[in-house]
Amino acid sequence: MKENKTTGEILRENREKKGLLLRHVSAKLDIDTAILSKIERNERKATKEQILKLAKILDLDKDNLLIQYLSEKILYEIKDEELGSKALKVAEQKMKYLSKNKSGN
Amino acid sequence: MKENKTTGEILRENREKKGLLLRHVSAKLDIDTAILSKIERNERKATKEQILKLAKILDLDKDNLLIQYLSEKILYEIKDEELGSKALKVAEQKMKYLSKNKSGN
DNA sequence: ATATATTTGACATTAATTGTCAAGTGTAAT
DNA sequence: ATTACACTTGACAATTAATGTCAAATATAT
Repeated sequence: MKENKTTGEILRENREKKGLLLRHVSAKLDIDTAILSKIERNERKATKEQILKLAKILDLDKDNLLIQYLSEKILYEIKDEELGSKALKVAEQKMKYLSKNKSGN
Repeated sequence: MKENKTTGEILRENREKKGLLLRHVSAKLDIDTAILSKIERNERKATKEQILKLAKILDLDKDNLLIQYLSEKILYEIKDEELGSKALKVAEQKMKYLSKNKSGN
């Protein structure tokens, strides 16, 4: 069993599980099939709106899919950076710091 | 003592410590003073190239400044997202997974 | 008041993202 | 082997976001 699926893989698997064609889903998203095809093969990134619509269309948990999607966006940001891993850790530290002092100042 | 400085704050403090004017530094970066002013006040993001040049100009540790800068880019990506914190954690998990299987497959 | 440094905002330029379209490939069924 | 259908590919167009200039507005100090 594969432990780490990409957003694209999740979308394709679930579309096929529902017996839907690219044509059907892309129509609901109001985009060309070409783009959806590319999204499913991780050749293009979806927009947040598309992810939300896809969650509905494919009956996927909205939050999970969004987290999946956002985490890929983050990784995309540092994919060519040697220091990416360290930057990620620092980002988490800052995040914690920010949520600690979350009173309006 | 402030524990969590922004990139902008670091840049301004160190420019002033060296007695340099926006004019001097922005000339070396080959941009208008207006942009550098905005970068120092976190109104604009610098480019990676600018960060590297600034590290040299201001005698700052390149890696530290870059990590600082990248971590802000990451946070910027999720700043308006409720699920941002979770996405960050997932991103780190994926990062670990990727570095585990880093042989060419 | 003058001079200098910085800031602000309107706008231009450039680069990245998102999209369309038409032709191509793969597969299955006549 | 040709038709039919789903999907893929790549060249290009449209849109949006990032980066920049410039000139005028604000400090700040002399």
